[in-house]
Amino acid sequence: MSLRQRRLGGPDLATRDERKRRTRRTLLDAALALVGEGRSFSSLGLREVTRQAGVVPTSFYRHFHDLDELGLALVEEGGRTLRHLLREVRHAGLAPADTIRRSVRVYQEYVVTHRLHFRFLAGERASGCGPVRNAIRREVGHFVQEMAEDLRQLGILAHLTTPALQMVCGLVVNTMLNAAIDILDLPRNDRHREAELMETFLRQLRVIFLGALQWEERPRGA
Amino acid sequence: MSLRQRRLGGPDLATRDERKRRTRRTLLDAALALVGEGRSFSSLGLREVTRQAGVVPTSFYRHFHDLDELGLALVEEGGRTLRHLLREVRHAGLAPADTIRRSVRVYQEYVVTHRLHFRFLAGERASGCGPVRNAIRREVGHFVQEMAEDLRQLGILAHLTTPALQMVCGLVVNTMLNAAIDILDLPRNDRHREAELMETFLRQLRVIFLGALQWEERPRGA
DNA sequence: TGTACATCAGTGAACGCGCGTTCACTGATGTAC
DNA sequence: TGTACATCAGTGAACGCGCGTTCACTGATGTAC
Repeated sequence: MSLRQRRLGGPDLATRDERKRRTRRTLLDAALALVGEGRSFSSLGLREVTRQAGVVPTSFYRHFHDLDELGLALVEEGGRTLRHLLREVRHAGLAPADTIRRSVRVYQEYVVTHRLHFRFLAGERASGCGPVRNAIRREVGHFVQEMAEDLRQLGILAHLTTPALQMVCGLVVNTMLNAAIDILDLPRNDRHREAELMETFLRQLRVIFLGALQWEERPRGA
Repeated sequence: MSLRQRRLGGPDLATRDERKRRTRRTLLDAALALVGEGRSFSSLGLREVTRQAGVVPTSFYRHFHDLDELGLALVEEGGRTLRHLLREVRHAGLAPADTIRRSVRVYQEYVVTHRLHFRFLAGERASGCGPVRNAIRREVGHFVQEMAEDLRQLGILAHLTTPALQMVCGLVVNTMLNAAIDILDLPRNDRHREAELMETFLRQLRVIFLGALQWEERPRGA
């Protein structure tokens, strides 16, 4: 039986590698699902995750050495999500006017469609185990960095020095993540409260940009 | 033996109530200490806390029904810490000029001396169990509210409507808590990095205040 | 192509361990007289 | 004040349970010839 024939046979006849990859995904999704139910990742147990995934506990070890390693894989995925978000915003073809509002709309959509990843990142950022927390800090740092480069390239806040621009982007990203926490904590489908929170988020970003436009460098220590 | 005589006898001859209060405190401190070691509160166990406190596990039930209840007590304490912080800032006798820098100095001191409470609040804010997370959200909300009232009374940002002022204070408080997370995650006594982070924090607050000074209300939906 | 062997993802039994909780207890502290 | 009884914070043994991890296994998939 050729490879091609096996593949055409449908998902149950996938290669061993594909099956393995799929189980791994199931484990990752199981952890995310538990986090989505309000559990904090750092309190999850290995058996709990495998139970949710529908595999036997020992199967876990074929994919990860321990839960921390699974956590790091989730951080990596979360980072990828953030990078896609930036690309999406870039492709939105930012007009100088109403830039923020547009980006916010893209962000809102992203937070909702990638709800679990955002919840995981926002939750473990401050309370996970050391390795996971550091990995998240690193991903968020990259995100800030890339956002600063994007703004630079678009000529937005062009009067800022690079460190000042990074400082402002850090503020923006923290504000984004805080907004995500609040939004994800709403009872599902409370569109009204959600719109309210997004409006507040939008206004906060406007305050930040207004301030950044006014920013002038002061001599150190002044 | 009179009450007075017993009290004079020293701590070991304290009243039963005092002893009980003290054990309760020991349990709270034990939980905080574990959080301080990098553990997330929601992953702590009852036996772990009592072990750290140096009491037998069953003793726990004389003080709390379960760990969530202990968590809520910690939130309450954390809220009190925040309220004291505001009072301290108020008493600093804010001059209009350099207001932010002064407040930041008070805040820095507070974060360091109340390190464990801040770590607990910042950590569980996004990832704790439902009740604890909600309680923290409530305390932080009160803090924002009181800060807005203080600014109003001091005539700072007087041109803002009350909702706008609250929105700005929310931004300030989130920025405060994010700064606290970063500072508390530093290896102890890295004064250089700490000063650097505080400087960034200070600049971010300046951006926010610059923006708030420029803020004008737009008609809804514009 | 067909065959014989190797690989290895997932299984299921078993382990020792720490967990949260129950219970009856002890003995110092508190109270009533 | 002194005495006799009540209270109750903290103890220690015991429980059933789910945990993380080990191990030998199975049988479908992959590979070499």
